[in-house]
Amino acid sequence: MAPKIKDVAKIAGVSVTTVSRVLNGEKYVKDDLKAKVKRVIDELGYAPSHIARSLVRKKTNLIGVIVPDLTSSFYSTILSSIEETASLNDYNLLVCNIIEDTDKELKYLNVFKEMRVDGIIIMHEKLSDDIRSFINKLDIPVIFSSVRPVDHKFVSVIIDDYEAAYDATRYLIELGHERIAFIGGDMRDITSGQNRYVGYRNALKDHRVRTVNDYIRFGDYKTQSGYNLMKELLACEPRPTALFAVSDDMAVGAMNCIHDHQLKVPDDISIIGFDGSQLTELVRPRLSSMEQPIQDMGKITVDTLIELISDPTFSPREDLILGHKLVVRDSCRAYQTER
Amino acid sequence: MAPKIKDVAKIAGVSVTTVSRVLNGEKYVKDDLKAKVKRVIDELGYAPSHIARSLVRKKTNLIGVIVPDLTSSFYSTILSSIEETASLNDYNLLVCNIIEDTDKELKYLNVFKEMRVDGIIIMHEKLSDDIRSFINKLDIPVIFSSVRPVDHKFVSVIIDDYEAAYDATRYLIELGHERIAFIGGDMRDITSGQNRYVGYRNALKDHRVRTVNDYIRFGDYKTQSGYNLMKELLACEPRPTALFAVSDDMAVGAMNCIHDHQLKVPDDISIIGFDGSQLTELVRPRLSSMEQPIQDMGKITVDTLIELISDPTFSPREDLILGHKLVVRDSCRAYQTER
DNA sequence: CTGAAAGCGCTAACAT
DNA sequence: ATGTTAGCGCTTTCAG
Repeated sequence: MAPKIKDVAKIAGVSVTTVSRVLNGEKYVKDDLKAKVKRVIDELGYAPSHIARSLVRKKTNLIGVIVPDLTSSFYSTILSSIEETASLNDYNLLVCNIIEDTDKELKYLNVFKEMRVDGIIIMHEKLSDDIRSFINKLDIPVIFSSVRPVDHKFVSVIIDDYEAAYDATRYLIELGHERIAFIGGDMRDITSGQNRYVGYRNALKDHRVRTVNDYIRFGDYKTQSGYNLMKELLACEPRPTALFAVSDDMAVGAMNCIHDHQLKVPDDISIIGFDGSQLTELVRPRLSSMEQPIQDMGKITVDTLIELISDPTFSPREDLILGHKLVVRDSCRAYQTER
Repeated sequence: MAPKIKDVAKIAGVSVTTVSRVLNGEKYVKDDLKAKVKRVIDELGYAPSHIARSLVRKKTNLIGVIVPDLTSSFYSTILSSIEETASLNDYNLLVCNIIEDTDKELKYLNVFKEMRVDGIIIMHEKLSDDIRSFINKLDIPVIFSSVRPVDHKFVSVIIDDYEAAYDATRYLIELGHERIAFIGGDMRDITSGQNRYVGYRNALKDHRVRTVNDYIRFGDYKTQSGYNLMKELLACEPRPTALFAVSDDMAVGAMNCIHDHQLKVPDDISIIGFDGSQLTELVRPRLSSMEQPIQDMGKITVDTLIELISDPTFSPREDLILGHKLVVRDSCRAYQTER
């Protein structure tokens, strides 16, 4: 068995308290004793049990994270940023990958509760009633990152999805496009579903661009869905000349569909994506995108959560709205009217 | 504070032992008592402390995972598979993202030790001496996934990288190519560095294809590196007509470079990647690749680790070698000799 | 079938 | 400056 504090104490010829003191860097320990204890610790390869510590300190330094899809470029990047920030602050991550699996999510939330994690980060907004009520009666700080569920009593770190979608659409309009299609997400999602859709619609309306219902399709943010919806869009008469897709993944799916139909981006169809994931630089033409500050989002999420943890009275109550930014690459071009 | 077992016992009018018994599903508890206890548990929203449990059971159900890069398509996919399998077996994941940061890795390994994780999964092979000696004297089961470090005393779940690279190169040769370039990884890596390189060389040699040193470049498995190395290769006279890149990321970087130089894949240059990551289907032309069984790899890694955990005498001693598979897509074509 | 009591490995008063 | 001791919340003998 692994050595315990008692073993160290006995061999060093001191009390466990003294060992505990050097472990926790307290003063009040004579240098020679401290040195001796440290030597014994090294010799034994002793590492204090975080378990036992947590039990008495009532603090685990664990953060539970619920990710909708680890393999998505957007989520893996934000998770990476979360991990980095957490690690810098001596927190460790317990990660749970949810693929549209409410039962698993509930199970994991329960694990988080049993584990007495210090805080929880959730990155999806399609909360079932069970989950909603579970986290509402949980006395662990919860924070939402990149999404804001309805009737939330928790803080969210997000961008203004409405504005961002509006700006993305306006960009296409300013490029001269008049047949602008939309590939959306799940309308049950407020943040990334409804807000982005309404932003698109209002941009069209405000600039007197005709809204064509046939040009509006909904999917699930994934590449395959973007591909399929684009196929439908290509069947429209007349074909749209531009597309706003609410995720880079979908935009890439759409690009591929266009490619597979012997058409060209941006010559035949301009495309703007959303998220600013790594994908934008990986595809050709490189994808213009409405970027979320993914790195900042992860960092701010963790920083805020840690404040929440250390000071339960601290409560931003307000969501943290970060700025979005249009990054122009090569997937859009100005539209020349045909007559 | 969260309710404890004592609270439940008091309210239910039984002893903590009884509560513990219903918690752990033991028999020998009268149905009415069991029902009463369960009711109280529900009312209180009581969840047993995993911390306290771990302390007495000496089992945390935690697996520590060290990933080289969460944002890479390959690693996020294998991590996703690991997570799924772990979750199915009631294990939870503590993840650590290492970006070429040995200090952070050592720190995390130490956290794993303090946390008394039941097992550790490592997914990179560039072990520093510190790390090597640390894990050697650790009495926690360690398993390597997708890599096999030198002088390992641990089990690795891998493919035969030499054979896979050989087969990939042979495919290009059989397509009629005679100027076949190689973009490799780090030669300090045995698995993905040396083995793949030697596989490439031997395939050329066995088939009497000339080896051109100028056609051989090394980088770091990432897209950018593939891009840069391809740029160098394009400057060669004569230009290679085919390329074997040891990661899909690098292959995509190379594809993009070729695209940016107004050349075409596969018409001007054929490319085969390695890994079989999601990227292969995301790019155009779709990337042919020597695929690793990523899903299986994750699953088998966890299954084996769990065996290791539950039966310390169990020791496959042998590495687990999984099969590789060439998946042909659209990035290679037969080479017509020019004369 | 149920309960009392002894730890699991550590920290934190409280003494000295 | 150092040691004694009482828990932290649970499981697990051992009695009954």
